[in-house]
Amino acid sequence: MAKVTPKQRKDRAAVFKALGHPARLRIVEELLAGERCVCALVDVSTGGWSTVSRHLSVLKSAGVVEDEKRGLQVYYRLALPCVGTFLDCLGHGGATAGTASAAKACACR
Amino acid sequence: MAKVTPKQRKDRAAVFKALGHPARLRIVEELLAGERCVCALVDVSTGGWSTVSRHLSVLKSAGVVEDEKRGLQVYYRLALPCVGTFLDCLGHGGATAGTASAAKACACR
DNA sequence: CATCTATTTCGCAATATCGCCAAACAACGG
DNA sequence: CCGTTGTTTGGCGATATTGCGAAATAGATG
Repeated sequence: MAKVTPKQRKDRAAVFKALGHPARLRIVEELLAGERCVCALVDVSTGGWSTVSRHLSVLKSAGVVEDEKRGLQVYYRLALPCVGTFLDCLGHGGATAGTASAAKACACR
Repeated sequence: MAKVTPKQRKDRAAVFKALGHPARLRIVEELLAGERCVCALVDVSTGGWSTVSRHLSVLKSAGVVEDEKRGLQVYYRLALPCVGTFLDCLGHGGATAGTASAAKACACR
């Protein structure tokens, strides 16, 4: 399974890039607890509607989240459960950025 | 463990951002197989020395890799083993980007 | 059909990132 | 001490992202 095509790599990079933004990470954290309608996400986010909507569309086109229109509102949910696992792993130690030495010791190899 | 501070979030985002680039992802893939000296990484990468070096420094300050100077050359190694796991998870299906529907079914929850 | 609500899309200006070249460093051999 | 090899850093133009307010759209409602 070592073979990775440039296309695959670009797709994967898109996933990481999508997650590589505090605001989007915040959204994903919220989604970790279950689906949410856009309005709820706007509440926990710092930016305005248009900003949140754009972030969501980035996450969606990277395949990180899925949306479903229900009644008057749109609900978003996580499409990649493993993101939660990975975040958990990064959580252990809270280090990284400069200190590194962090999650190295975490259980989730 | 639901509490995440903005600082933590920024650190985590840095990790994702660092991985959110095809060239850097390529480097990490290579590192997955074991440590490598910069010269080896330049070989598998498309850009020139300075470019690769810059990518490495981004990865390092995000805490994704560690470096060690040994003799004349610098060796880099993965500091976050879970990255491998996560990449594996993304691999299943190779979808994402547009199609999404991918890794949803993968084992690594 | 007119309207209202929830959400997305459209320009825009500010900012950050990318990859390159040349120059700076660091450590070793002579 | 000088040159050489391996690697990082600084500056630069080109390109991509970010967040915003205004306008556009999609459904539900009256």
